[in-house]
Amino acid sequence: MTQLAEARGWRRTHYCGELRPSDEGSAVVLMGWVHRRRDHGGLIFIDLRDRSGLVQIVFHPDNPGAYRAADEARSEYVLGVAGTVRMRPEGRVNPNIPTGEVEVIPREVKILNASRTPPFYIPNGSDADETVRLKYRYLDLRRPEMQRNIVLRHRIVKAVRDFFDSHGFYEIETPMLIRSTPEGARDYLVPSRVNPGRFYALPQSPQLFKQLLMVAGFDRYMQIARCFRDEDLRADRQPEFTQIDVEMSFVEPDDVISLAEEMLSTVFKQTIGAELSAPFPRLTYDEAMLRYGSDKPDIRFGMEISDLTDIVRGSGFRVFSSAAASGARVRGFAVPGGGRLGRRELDELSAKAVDLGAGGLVWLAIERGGARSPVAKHLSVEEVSAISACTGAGEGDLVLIVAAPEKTGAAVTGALRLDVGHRLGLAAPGFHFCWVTDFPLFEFSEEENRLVAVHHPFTAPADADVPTVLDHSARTEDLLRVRAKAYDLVLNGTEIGGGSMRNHDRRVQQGVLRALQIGPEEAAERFGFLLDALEYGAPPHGGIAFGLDRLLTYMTGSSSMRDVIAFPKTSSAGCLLTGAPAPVARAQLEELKIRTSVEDRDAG
RNA sequence: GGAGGCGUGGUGUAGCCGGUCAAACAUACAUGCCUGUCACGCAUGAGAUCGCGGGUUCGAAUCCCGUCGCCUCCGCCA
Repeated sequence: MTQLAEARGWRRTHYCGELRPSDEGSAVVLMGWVHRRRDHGGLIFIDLRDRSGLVQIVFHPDNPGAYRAADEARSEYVLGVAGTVRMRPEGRVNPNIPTGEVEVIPREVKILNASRTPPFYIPNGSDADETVRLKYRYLDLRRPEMQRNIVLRHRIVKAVRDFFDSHGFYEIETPMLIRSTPEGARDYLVPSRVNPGRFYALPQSPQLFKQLLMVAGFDRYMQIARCFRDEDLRADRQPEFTQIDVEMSFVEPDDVISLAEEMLSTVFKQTIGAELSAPFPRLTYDEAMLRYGSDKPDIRFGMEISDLTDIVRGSGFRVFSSAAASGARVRGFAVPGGGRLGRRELDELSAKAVDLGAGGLVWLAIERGGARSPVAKHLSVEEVSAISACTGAGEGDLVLIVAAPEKTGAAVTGALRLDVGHRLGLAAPGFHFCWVTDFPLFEFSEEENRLVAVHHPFTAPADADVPTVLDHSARTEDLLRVRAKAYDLVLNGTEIGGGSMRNHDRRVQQGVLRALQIGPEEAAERFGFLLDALEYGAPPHGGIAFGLDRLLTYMTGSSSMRDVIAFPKTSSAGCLLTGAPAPVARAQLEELKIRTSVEDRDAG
């Protein structure tokens, strides 16, 4: 039975991973975990690990007390080691670790705690199934790789705060127990005991509060803000996530955009040493949809989409000509070297196109003096060469073409472009940012049979479109043409930030709400406080929010967002470590005056 | 709400077109040997009724149905 020691009287002098030849001869006291133990019988090596790294401790039988402790120690035991740093003997240096030139000869060793055999071996724990890693998250987080991510997260957040602080921003906390917000994602609800039958919502973002802070005159606000959205998860989505939330008064979109570029450049440089080439390219929403078939274009590879409708308008190939005649679009792009794609891959791409709503997929393998294609005989030589010229396809390339209504066509070509890009490994390494601007303010929701906000209901329309928004008799098709002063930031094809100018004029805000068919009563009921605030000297203002977790996934090179969050949730929004969400005692529900409609068999 | 994948000693995998499979390999673990290793080495050993429930069959890890968990995708995510 292990006799556990107390660390009393011992003061740690160094972190394990910091010891260097310059420490030779120093008396040190280390505290750490047994990373690996190599027992040569008569000589035992232990790699002692703490958050800084590893150092080798050499136990010699000459020191029976220390040797006995080393003999007894096992993986993940917690040891205190008092000893002396010395240079490793000639030829025993380990160049693979930073402390490889030195080792510690212990004078005295204390076993501060024993450990059960861990469910997975920490030194190569990433091999373990993620379910096991999440259940024993505190062990998973011991792994150097995870520690690196979490520490980098700290450094990045610190760099972000420092940046904004030095630019005159105040970090101001906003409430977590708020009113349920209009529109948007589902809210997480919190019952009020004091007000039975009433509920708080957890914030989907601090949107309204940061606007109120502008009305209050703080001028520049930022917050590392936790946000909650009760929607189904994805690889890059957690039910609770963190935003770098920013709002500024008396600015235009360009001010926010250039500040964001400066912030990211600074933070990337300071934390991971990456040089970003700001300013980032900008595309309008319409350009992005046309050239990339997406509002979050992945610009790491070319293969830009071209509109071929006019080329094939008079084509003998009925699929194309009738599509053109009916107002649909014919769009395609060239796949460099795509001529080598096999029949099976082309079939998969076709299936995908159909899956996404296209009637089919036309492919042309460009060859000397023509094209190989299932529909080659329907296309004239002139058409083929015009298509090649327009898409930039040359010999050996493949052209993929989809004929479909505008929206479907963009979505399908966009998805195919990404698929092929990944298939052929075309993505350039590095961080490729771009801005997407001039989003529509509204889009039509088939489901709700009304206009909904593309960004959120407080987004300001473009100056030129303000009259349309103010016009009580504006038609839906006019409103759909209204542009927003909104912008998204995209990194390697992932949306990592977005923002807008807000409505500071109550009339404009009311016009937007009217277009969204949110009546004055409902508006007053749900966020009248904001409308009121707009009447007391609200300054022109706008801002942006960045998805910190997504940003970190890229900055750490992680394959999963869960690897940059200390305690993440699973794709069914559960916590495998704590078992949340869990049933609660009946008494708790009674206190809240809540009755559930599901069988609460687990409730106590 | 829908689709797909996965689930076998502590961990990672193999087996999975039914029976010589009371399940193999690696690693971790235990014991012993080993005084310069650093993924130490060598030897020996313990450890899984194959997620759970039901069904088909003479016989199920293997086939079928259901269910639970995890992962990915569509819908959804202003």
